[in-house]
Amino acid sequence: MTVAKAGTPIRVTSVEGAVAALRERGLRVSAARRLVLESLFAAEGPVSADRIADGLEGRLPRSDLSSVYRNLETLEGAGLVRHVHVGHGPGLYALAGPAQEFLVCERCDVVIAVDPAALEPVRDAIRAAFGHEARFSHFPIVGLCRRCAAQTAG
Amino acid sequence: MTVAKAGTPIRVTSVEGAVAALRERGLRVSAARRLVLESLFAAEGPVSADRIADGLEGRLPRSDLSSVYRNLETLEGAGLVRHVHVGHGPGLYALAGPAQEFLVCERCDVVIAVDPAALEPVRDAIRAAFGHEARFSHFPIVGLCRRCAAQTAG
DNA sequence: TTTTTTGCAAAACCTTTGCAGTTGG
DNA sequence: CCAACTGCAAAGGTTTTGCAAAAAA
Repeated sequence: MTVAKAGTPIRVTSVEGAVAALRERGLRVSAARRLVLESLFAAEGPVSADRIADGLEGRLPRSDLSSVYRNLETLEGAGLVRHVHVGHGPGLYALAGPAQEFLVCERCDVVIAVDPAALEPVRDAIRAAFGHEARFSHFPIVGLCRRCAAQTAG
Repeated sequence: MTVAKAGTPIRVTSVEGAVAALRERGLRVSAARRLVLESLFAAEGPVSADRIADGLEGRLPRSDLSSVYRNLETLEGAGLVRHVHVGHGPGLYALAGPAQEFLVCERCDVVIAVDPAALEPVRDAIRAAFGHEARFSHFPIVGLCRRCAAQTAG
């Protein structure tokens, strides 16, 4: 599958906390790197590299797209960031944390982050039927969200 | 999510059957289109457009990549073909049929097609926990297959 | 100073599109 | 005959890479 290997997830609750974690690992804290972290904290949910480079539509300073990608990769390696693939669009990045598994609605595009523990029964059902150990952190569960499913039914 | 809308899935069991289905819909049967169908029947599992254009590494005549994409789109619209996204690679195409949901191993890349009925308990668990109506036909369940999970454990 | 990181430009990769010519029905 | 389809070439969107200049430690 060739998915970039992410470090063991680290939960940070502020930009300064993330910065400390970076320094602990011997990684430097440049303006561009700090900006990526600020964007991830400022964003409401998973965001694309492009939107980060845009400074979240100008709310933050813009930065170079290739540096954003490189920093996201570094941060992911450090365990501070994860990315998910949603539909046919670009990958979306978010801070690693407790809510690191995702449901996506293919109708309205909503991305619902859920506690992995809540998915345990689902994993159990998959394990029982196929022996497959499912991870939903990188490729989410796609389908219709509660709202859209209700609309369809009604 | 903007996923190309596929027609109601049609199960065909031979190239000639597929050709008949195409004619029924007023679609033409060109050499290039027939070749795409032949590749899908000849392939052991889901294949990329690129591999089809290659003639499955030369086993079949090569064809133009853009025509392959256009034909796959047409065939998908006719309900004869489906595509899945596996990992970071290109989309993979397969004949529509009863086994149209997929498990993917992120370690060894194996794609396991399963009967949707077998996934019903899984869908039930998801529905119960989140109200989300999961479809695994377009984005598969990613994780470790039985073999790789066993290796990891042992 | 030394190594990491940046910004820019260019390329790579997958997919789509425009268009003039060919072909299937 | 005429609409559908082809092949080629070019572009589109996302991500990666090379490299010299800048900045962090």
